[in-house]
Amino acid sequence: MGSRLSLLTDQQSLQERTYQALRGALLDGAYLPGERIYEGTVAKALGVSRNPVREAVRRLQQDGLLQVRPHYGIYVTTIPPEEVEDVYRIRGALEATAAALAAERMTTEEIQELSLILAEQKAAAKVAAALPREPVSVVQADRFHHAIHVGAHSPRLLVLLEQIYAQVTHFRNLTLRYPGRAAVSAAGHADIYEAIRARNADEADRRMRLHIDDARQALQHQLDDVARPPGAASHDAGSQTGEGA
Amino acid sequence: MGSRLSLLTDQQSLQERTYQALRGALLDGAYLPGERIYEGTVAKALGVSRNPVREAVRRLQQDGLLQVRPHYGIYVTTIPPEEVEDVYRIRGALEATAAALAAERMTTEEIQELSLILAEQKAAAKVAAALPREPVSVVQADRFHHAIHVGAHSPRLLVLLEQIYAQVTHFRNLTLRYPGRAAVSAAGHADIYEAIRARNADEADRRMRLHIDDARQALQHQLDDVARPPGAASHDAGSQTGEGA
DNA sequence: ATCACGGATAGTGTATACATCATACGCATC
DNA sequence: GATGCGTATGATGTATACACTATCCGTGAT
Repeated sequence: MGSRLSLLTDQQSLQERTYQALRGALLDGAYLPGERIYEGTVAKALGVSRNPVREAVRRLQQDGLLQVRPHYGIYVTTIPPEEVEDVYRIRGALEATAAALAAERMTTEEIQELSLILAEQKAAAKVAAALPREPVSVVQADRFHHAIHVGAHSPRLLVLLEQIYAQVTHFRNLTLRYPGRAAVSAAGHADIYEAIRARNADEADRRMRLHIDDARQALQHQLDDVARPPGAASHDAGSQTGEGA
Repeated sequence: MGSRLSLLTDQQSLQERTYQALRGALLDGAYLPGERIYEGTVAKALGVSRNPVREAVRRLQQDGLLQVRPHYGIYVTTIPPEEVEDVYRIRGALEATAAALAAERMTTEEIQELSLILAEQKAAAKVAAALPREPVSVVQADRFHHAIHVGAHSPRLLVLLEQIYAQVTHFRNLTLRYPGRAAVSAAGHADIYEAIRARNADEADRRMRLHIDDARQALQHQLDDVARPPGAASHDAGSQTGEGA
């Protein structure tokens, strides 16, 4: 069976490459949440000893992507549905901070670049809306957000944002498949862009916060739909009559 | 030279204990920012092999407390003054989120406990103000904040807050030595407490944000003073011009 | 004197071997 | 048949040994 792992580049320490490989695999969803990972298996798949693997695992443990039970095993972190809200509250706070800093610090060139990304996304959303299945690329949304993250000019904040993103990647792939989501997302981005362009940090903060909260709600609806598909009743929660918030 | 390190409890993996020992030493300021750390030295001081040390270091690297230059060495992270603002913006965002969640989720018992902590701090601040040197304990302020962090009932947020706290510990020890700071801090806490008690999440968020921003300003003034002392003083906090913030 | 170059050194990077521990299974017992 | 205990198993935890590489420093040429 083709291993889910592979060492990408050469010219780095095995530990670093192992870290990247494992992290990439986790972000790609190659490992399922809750799945157990064996040091030896990973080591063999990558053709290295267990030592670099262990060090990489410790880093991923600290990233919150893996959970380690001493003397027993390593497990892929799962985010229970009731913690989704928490994660998005955190994400909202960090992204809002990034937006505020971006409004203060982005260069005119960066703002220019941001407007281009926004324009592309708008065009893409328009096309997507016409299609039956909305094959929306998370990539478009990502580019916009990432441009803001970088525009904040804060290495520390960037690191934290990458960590949070790593934790929610799995969910974000769902979110943007919500019908009509692409247009809503693009509209939110336009608002944020305007605030940044106007160098209005407080407003950028506020709008980003709303934008993320919006995404959170879309996601939670999505999760509800998955948990209780149209027909079968799931285990918990006395049936709530479908009312759209 | 009595080693700056010691393995605390038994009954855990050496890696875990090494992590705790190193982290504790870093938080206590036993290692100076920018100082180099040698795996072998740490291992010898703790009486373990280099392997657990390396794994602990990888975790601390991911925590942002250590920086690793491949094939060369490990260094204690330094926070350049110009990044202090960024760190406090991040801290403010996270703490505000914690306060908002606390307002929503704290039990009545936890709120009761919070009011006790606040009362103690007020009393302590009053005493401190009367003393010539204000030996203010960061501990008092910490208890209040920590109670809110726990009251947010979000394990994930708690972890992030601990990480941020670890990064700013060194600075926070300075901040609260600022003259008249204890009283200001206590007043801010009282405001926050009221918002939480009233279950007003938005207000708790706002007030916490202001509170942290306040601390940031105090710290930056403090740093300015240190950088450019009135009459060329020594390294540690000697002369303090008594002016209330 | 300054700069370029190459070996010496010390510390990090990796592999291997062994120790330790949590779990699971089988057996005896109630 | 259900329950509790002891051993077997396999993975993790740790130590040791060796390989590699970035830096430092002495040497020589310009």
